[in-house]
Amino acid sequence: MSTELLLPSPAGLTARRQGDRLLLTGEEGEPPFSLEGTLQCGQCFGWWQDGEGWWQGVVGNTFCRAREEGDAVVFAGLRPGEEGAILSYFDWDRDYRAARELLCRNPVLRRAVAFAPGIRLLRQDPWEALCSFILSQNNNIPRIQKIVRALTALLGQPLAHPDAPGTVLHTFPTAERLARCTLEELAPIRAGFRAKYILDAARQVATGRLDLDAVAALPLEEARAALCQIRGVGPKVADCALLYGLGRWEVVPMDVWMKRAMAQLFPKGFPRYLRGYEGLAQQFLFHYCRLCPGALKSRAAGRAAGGTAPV
DNA sequence: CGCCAGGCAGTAC
DNA sequence: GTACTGCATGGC
Repeated sequence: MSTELLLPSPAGLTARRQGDRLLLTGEEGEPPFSLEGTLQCGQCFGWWQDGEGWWQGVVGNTFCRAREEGDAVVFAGLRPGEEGAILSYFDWDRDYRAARELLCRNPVLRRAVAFAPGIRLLRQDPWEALCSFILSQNNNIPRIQKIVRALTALLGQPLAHPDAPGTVLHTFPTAERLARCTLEELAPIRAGFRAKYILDAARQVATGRLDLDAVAALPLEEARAALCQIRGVGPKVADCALLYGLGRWEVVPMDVWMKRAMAQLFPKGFPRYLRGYEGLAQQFLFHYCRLCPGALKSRAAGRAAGGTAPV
């Protein structure tokens, strides 16, 4: 079987194409990142595991099946040319070792990183991220996943995978497709009061009144203001869209307890050495605190999670 | 039954 | 500017 080495990769990481598989390997016999940590840390809602440990989700127009095999993250059943979008989605070009070293200067962040060192920030589609986080408001993660899945099944394009006969995933519906819907047509996804919000967002994006790519390039406060003009988008949802969909790593989406966590961590504000990594720090903290309730206050929890971080 | 869920809009002061 | 409430739905 032919092997094609794909470049560029950050130091110590390798991306290889072998037939219809994409193999990503990391340093010292470790996978380059954690699929579970990355896909289940609350930044995306469209992935889940099948009965055999394969993570299934859609990147762009590609039905992806991925799992960890030894020291590699493997994507199977790819067609020619699909690996580029996948590498971009998983933020392949970025040096996460350097990022972790920065975060680990803070003792609490060091515990959060040690708890799940393989987390990456995905480069999600701007519209998909905005729409998903509108649906997230006053909602819990399992139900957000349910609604997102129902939305894609209702309005997305069906996709098959050669290794998963009988399984159909759907692309995330475009803003144009959603904008053609009525509230009544959206009833089956059970989004409740959020349905009218995603319709407003879809109409603004579809008509060009809101250009998400242009918003991504605006100064932060202008970008926030542009997003908050959408009905149902406030500061929290806007910041989630900015961080997860528009690549703005300087943003920390603040819910009530994240405010408390940040105040406890950095009472005088974010330290200068972490500038540009605020959003990544928040993601490690969010995942850590969600799976280890009380971890921020408990030294015992810190030891249980491993007091020192591999960097 | 009540409470909560990665909030926000409307309203009152 | 802050404080309060309703909102749809489902899980516990």
